[in-house]
Formats: sequence, C-alpha cells, structure tokens
Amino acid sequence: MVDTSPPRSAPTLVLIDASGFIFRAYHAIPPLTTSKGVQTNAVLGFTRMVLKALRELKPTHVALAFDKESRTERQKIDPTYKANREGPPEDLVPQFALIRRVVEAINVPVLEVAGWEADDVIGTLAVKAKAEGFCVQVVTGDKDFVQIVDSDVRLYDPMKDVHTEPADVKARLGIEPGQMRDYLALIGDAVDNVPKVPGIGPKTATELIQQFGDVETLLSRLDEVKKPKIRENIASHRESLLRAKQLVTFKTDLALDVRMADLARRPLDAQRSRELFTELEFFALLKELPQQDGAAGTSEPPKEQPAPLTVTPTLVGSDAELTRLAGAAREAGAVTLIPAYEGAPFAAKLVGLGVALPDGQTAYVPLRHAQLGVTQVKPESFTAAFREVLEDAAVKKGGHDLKALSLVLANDGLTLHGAHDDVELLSYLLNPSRREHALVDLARERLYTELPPLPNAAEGKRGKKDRALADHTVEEVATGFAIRAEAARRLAPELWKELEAAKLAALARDMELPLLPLLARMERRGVLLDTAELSRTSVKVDAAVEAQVKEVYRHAGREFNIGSNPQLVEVLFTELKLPVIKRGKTGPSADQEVLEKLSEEHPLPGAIIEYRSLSKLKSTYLDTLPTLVAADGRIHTTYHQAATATGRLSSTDPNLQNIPVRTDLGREIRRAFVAAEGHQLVSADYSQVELRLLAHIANDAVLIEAFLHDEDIHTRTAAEVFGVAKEQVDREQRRVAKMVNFGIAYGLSPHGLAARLGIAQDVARDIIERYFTRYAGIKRYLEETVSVARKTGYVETLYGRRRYMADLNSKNRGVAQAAERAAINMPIQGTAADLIKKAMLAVDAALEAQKLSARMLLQVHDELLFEAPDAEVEAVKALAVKAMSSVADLKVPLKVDVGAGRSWADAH
DNA sequence: GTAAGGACGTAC
DNA sequence: GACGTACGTCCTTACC
Repeated sequence: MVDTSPPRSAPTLVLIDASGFIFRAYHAIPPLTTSKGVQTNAVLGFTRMVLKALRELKPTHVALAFDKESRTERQKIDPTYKANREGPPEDLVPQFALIRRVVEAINVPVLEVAGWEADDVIGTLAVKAKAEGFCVQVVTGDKDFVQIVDSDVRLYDPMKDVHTEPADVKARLGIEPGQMRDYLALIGDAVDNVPKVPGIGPKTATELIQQFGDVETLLSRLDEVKKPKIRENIASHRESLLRAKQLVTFKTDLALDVRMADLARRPLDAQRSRELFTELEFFALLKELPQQDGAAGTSEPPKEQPAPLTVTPTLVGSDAELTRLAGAAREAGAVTLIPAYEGAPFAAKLVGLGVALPDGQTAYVPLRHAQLGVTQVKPESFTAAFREVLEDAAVKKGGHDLKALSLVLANDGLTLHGAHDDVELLSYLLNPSRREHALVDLARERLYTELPPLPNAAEGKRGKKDRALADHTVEEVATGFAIRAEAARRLAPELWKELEAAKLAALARDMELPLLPLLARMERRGVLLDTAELSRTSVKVDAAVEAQVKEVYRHAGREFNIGSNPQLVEVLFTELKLPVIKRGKTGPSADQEVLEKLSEEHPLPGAIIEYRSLSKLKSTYLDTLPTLVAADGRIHTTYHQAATATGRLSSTDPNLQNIPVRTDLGREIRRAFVAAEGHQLVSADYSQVELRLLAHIANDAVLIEAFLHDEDIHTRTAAEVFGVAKEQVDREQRRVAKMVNFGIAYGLSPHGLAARLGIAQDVARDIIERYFTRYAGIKRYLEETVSVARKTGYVETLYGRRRYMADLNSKNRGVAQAAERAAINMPIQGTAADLIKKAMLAVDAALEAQKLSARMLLQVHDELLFEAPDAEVEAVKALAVKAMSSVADLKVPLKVDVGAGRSWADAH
C-alpha cells in the first residue's frame, strides 16, 4: 500500500476487468436515465472507472478484457458452474451496446476469447507482459485476481482506491498470492456454484493453507489435520475440492494472438467522446475531455478530472483560531460542517467539528475528545465564536444530515439557521428510491474518493460499525471529519445542478430544506408519555398474553414456541393436518389471512390470532416505549427525511407513525401519549386526502362532484358501482365500495379485492370494471400514468417530486406489474406527502406569526399533532384547519378534521 | 455472541 | 404473485 508508481524505466500495462466493473457499476449506482429515458447507470460507472484508472495509473499500454460466452470452458470441468446464475438484469442488457460505443470513443483495445472469462484473458496477458519486462496493473475489484499478484503484477480497485501488492495479500489474508486458489477452493463460492468443503470458512481455510501450503499437500497429509470433523469433510469432498481448485484457477496460457505493441495507449477520440457523453448526458465527464480536437492528435495521455480529494485541515487549538475560522465563514457567506458525536443526536454532545470553507480551506475543531493531552478548545469558546455564524441564515450551511447537526448544536444552546446544502437531502430528491445517501457512497460515486471509516459520520446504516471516536487518534478524527466536510462541499454544486436540470431545485429550496429545522424542533420537543397509564395497560396485557399462551397450548395439545414460525407450521399442518392455504418462500404460510380461514375448522388458529395481536402490542409498544422515554419524560423520535420512495417521512426509535389506533387495546396505547400540565394535544388530520388528490390529479368529473358536495364518498361509490340510489345503498355495498376506494390508488386487482372481501374473483372483477365505467377519469389516469412512466422512466407528484421506475419494462410480468402499481401509487401518495409538508411549514409559520406557544409534535402522514396551552387550543384548531386546507388550490376542497384532548386518543 | 434475512404485523 | 409506503420484533440460519 505504499508507493505504487512503477519504476520509470518499465513500461506499464493496465488490464481492466471490464465485465466485472460493468456489473459492479450497475449495482453501485442507482438507476439513472437520460432525459430520453435511456438507462445509463452501468455505462456511467464503467466509463468513470476506466477514465479514473487511466488517470491514476498513467499506463503506456492498456486493454479492456471482457467475458465471452464465459462459462463454457469451465462448464466442461463442472456443468453446474455458474449454472444458477441468472442472465444480466433486463435494464442492464441494453447498456452493453452503449459501453461498446464508449470503448470505441475512448479508443482502448478490447480483448476477449470465446469460452473464457476476462479472468483468464488477463491472467494470460499478465504472464506474457511480465516476460517482456512490463509492469502490470490489473484493474479489478474481484478478490480472485489476488492469485496472479506478484512483484510485477499489482491490483488496483478504482472504486475503493485500493492497491494490492504481495505484501498486502500477506497482511490482509495471511497467505501468499499464489495460495489464493487453494483458499478459494476450500471456501467455495455459492454464487458461482463453486463447491465448498462444508464446515470450512475463511478462518479454517487460512489455517489449513498456512499449515500445508496448498490443496494437494493437504490431501496427501490429511491425517495431520487435527479436528476430526474437518478431516472427514475434506476426505469426503476430495473430488469436489480438486474440481473447485480447477474452477477458481485462472488460465495463463490461452492462445492469444496479441502483441504488446497492439496495446500501446492511443489518444481518445475527443470529438466522438464529446458527442457520446453529450448523448448519454455525462456532463461531469464531458468537462474532463480535452476541449480542442487538436489535443486528440497528440500521443500524450489525456489530462482529466479534479485532483483526488485530500485535505490538510487546520487543527483549531486556540480562541484566536476559532475566531479567525468563524470570521472566514462569515466573510465567505457559506460553510460546510460535519459534526463528530456519539449516540442519538438528540442527546449527543458535540465532540468535534469538521469544517470546510468555500475557498477549499479545511479545519477541525476538537471540543470534547476523551484522549488526554490533546489540545482542544473550550465548548464555551466555540459557542461564543461560532454562535453568530451558525445562527445567521445569511451564512449558508452545508453538510450531510443537517438535522442531526442542528440537534447536536442545540445541546450546546446553538440554533442552526441557513440550512442550504444538505447533500443527503439533495441526493434523496434526485433519486428517492435509493436505499441510502451515505456520504461515503456519494463521495465514492461522484468524487472517486474512499472516505476513511468513522463512527456517526454519515456512514449510513449499512456501514460497518466502526470503533468509538475514542479509539481513533484525534488526528485521524480531524482528517476524517475535515475530508467529509470537504467532500460534502464539493458534492453540493454538482447535486444542485442536477436538481435544476430535473426541475427539482424548487422542491429542495422551498419544501425540504425549510422543513429540516422544523423536524429538528419537533424531535427535540418530543411527546410526553404517561408511563403510569402505560404500565396499567401493560399489566393487563401481560396477564392476557399469559392466559392466551395457555389457551393456545390447550388447543394444540402440547407446548411449543408460538413465536416460532417453523414450530407453528409443524403444529398446524403436520400434527393437526390442517390444509395449507398458501406458501411462502420457505414453506407453508401461517399469517393472519391463513389463520382466519383455518379458524373455521379448528379453534387453534383463532387462539393464535388473539395471541399474536396481544404479544405484538406488548413487545412493540408496551415493553418498548417506556425504555425510550428520555430524562425529560418525553419520547423523542427521529424523523427520516431521506427515506421513502414517495416523499413521505419515516420515523424510527421509536416509530411513532405506527402506534395502534384501530383496536380498543391500541387506543389504550394512544391514551398514554399525553399533553403536559395545563396543555392539550390537538390533532388535525386530512380527511380522505389521497382520494381527493386522485380526483384532482385524474380530473375525474364524478369523483370531483362528489367531493364538492361533501358526500359520503363510499356511499356515492357504492351507488355508482351497484347502480342504485344513494339512499338505497346497504351496509355491505358500502363496505365493498370503501374497499375499492381504498385500493384503487394502489393498483387494485380482482384477486386482491376478492381476497379482502371474501368474494369470488369474477365478482370482484365485475365490480372493478363497473367502477372504471363510472369513474372513467380514474381509469384514464391510471393508464396514462403507466404509459408516460414507461416512456420517461419516472413518475412525479403535483410538485414535481420524482421517482424513477426501472422495472416497468421488465420481462418478468410480476415484476413489471408490481412496478406499475408502484407507479400508479407514487403520484398520489407522494403528492399527499408534499401537501402535508407544505402544511407543516404553513402551520408553523402561522404559530410563529400569531406568537402562540403551541408547538407541533408529530406528523403521521396525514395528521399533525400539536401540544397547546389550554388557552390556545381553540386558536390552534382554527389555525391548523385554515393552514392545512388552504395549502393548495385543488379542484376539490381539502377537508381537515380536528380534535383536542388530554391524550392522543382523546384528540381524535 | 453477532449479523443477516424472512415472516409477520402495526401505521397511513 | 396477487394492493402502495414505511419500521420493529421475533425467529432462524450461518457464522464466530
């Protein structure tokens, strides 16, 4: 991992594992389409990586190796090799042709040999080049390539920026590079159907290799293996082990008619690259291309790309430096901040602060490091020096998860204003389907930089748990947070540019960013929990659960773990021989729907349903909520503003958006959420908001008229569907209509409706058909949404929030239909999310304007919960109704129901 | 002991 | 498969 530059005299050959990177890029980058709907994520990732490898390694010779009918030769050894691999995903296939065009434009020779994988081509060429005195750099992320590493052959992973030479292999894996194939043969590869020896994992494999050197020696001296189980397993898998070694071993003697001179680096075709990158909308890459055609004529390798991200942060150690830093931020009018802290932001104290200024200067402010003998600044000095800058909205703040920053700063009495460049939020708006917007991932994808792992620093929840801050040197922490600040600073303009291009910038500026500080205040305020009330319910439920367990055992005829699905399935379907209604991936299902059907035949399923509902309430709410009460007696949830594919918020620790409401027992739990002394909880919720939005968006005359007359919407639908007068609609018809209304925005199917209503599928089909006859606008909208989405590759809300839909053109009908339903639903659910976000801002502004001390506490998708002093209750009710219902001017009125009371249950 | 994934159930 | 979006719990499995 030291100096990777080759000796100057030796020519360098770079061999790129093209096929490997295409798949890696495809999975690493979210579905990305051009404005014409051409998906390009794999093309972009591939192109970036190739250009980066060329830039970093500056080779004299280069080649791209592709797989070609790659399984065939190895399948002669083992027909099952990669047999369980599916072909490439549908949305990747068309990208191969684009990649070929990129390859031609950047003018890099291609190598492929029918029947062989890129691995073998590279192995062969590496040997050949080495013999001719070349230094070889293999560009790959695949650990299998370790086997060809030696003093002249090194690996480079441009995505992680990791170089590998023989000493690194020894250090990381404890084996020599040449022993990699023996190691791989022992542990096998489930994905490629390479057989493994049972009971041998990486650790045992390493030990065995260290003891015996290779697989053949191991087999010949098997009696020396100490553990009997391992010995037996190796003995009985002798054949498959040897076969596995053949499978994982790279060929190095393919008949390749290539001379090194053919691989001499050629200049890229700048004209062609420009055209292609423009077509593919690779704007960032476009900037790296030589500006004039003249440059293409020279043999110099092209000059590209920003410098790799490195920082030399100032370690702030005195009040004078603090003042200087704050002054520089004020002067510049912008600053990017990444806080170091541990635990939940609501309770955390700021340990240190990474800072990046617009001019590229970086700094780290150490405040509360546990290490002794570290020069730090006093927290009071920090607050004194930075208060003005932090609290001045005119100084634009950048970072990643500024809500967390805001919460942590609040614990030092600071109020963050001017949140502007939250790269997590900006990235989310660009692609809300993406699982995470971790800074490490954004930096890897967009800045080609691997950030060193650190705790609680926007690593994302998938990130491995790192050590505590105290286990890092302060210097590591300083560099780590400063480079994060700098990474965020550099990411922001690029993200904004893409937001502008996708017409999403207004959403960012006017909705999400203003919402951020409000969410921080809601979290910080928390909601009061009446633990005494909750524990009364808890005692009651504990007893009920206990009694129900006995009841279940009695009906089952024996004791078993009711919570264990396999055991439950055994009892129901094997012992009691009840019919299997449906199957999941792993076996018969025993969910509520199944149990309800079975309860006609046996008392046990009913008892289990009752048990489940009680134990769910107990474990999820009654046992858990009291443990989450903070020192102030209140519960502080965390809202996630960059979590859902539709634009909704989500809530965790605890999730306050799924507190029960339907059953009596559920409502008892809501009774424990209360207002402080002298206050009441005020709840305001949108009535039928999604159906109203459907009426507006689909512009359906009947539905609009119904809402304009404030009719009972389910009765009206029943009248329409069953062709009777509204007065004639009976309860059953209304129930059916309600279900249809409820399901229609979710892509309701005859089967789904039939299952939920317990009616025949053709009856359900008939009902849906009649619905669409009466509500022709809805039908038109649903069809149009899907067909437009198929063309553009995305769907959007009334306010332009976008969701890319990759699976609509899937050849798998099930997958495509699921995507259609999601596409139908997103504009409705997403617009509802937009509306309530706007409402939150409006209500908050109104509270402020009227100088009320009532505060917003919770948002539950269509409901806002406030805590108001008794004297303000009526004012808050009126204000909430007014602000929420006037937040948009639609073809139908927005109706808001409002209530107040001591507890959340009473407020409904 | 820990981590990952499935099944299930709560909300809107 | 079969109606959209979330999150939390429990359990099992596979690893240490």
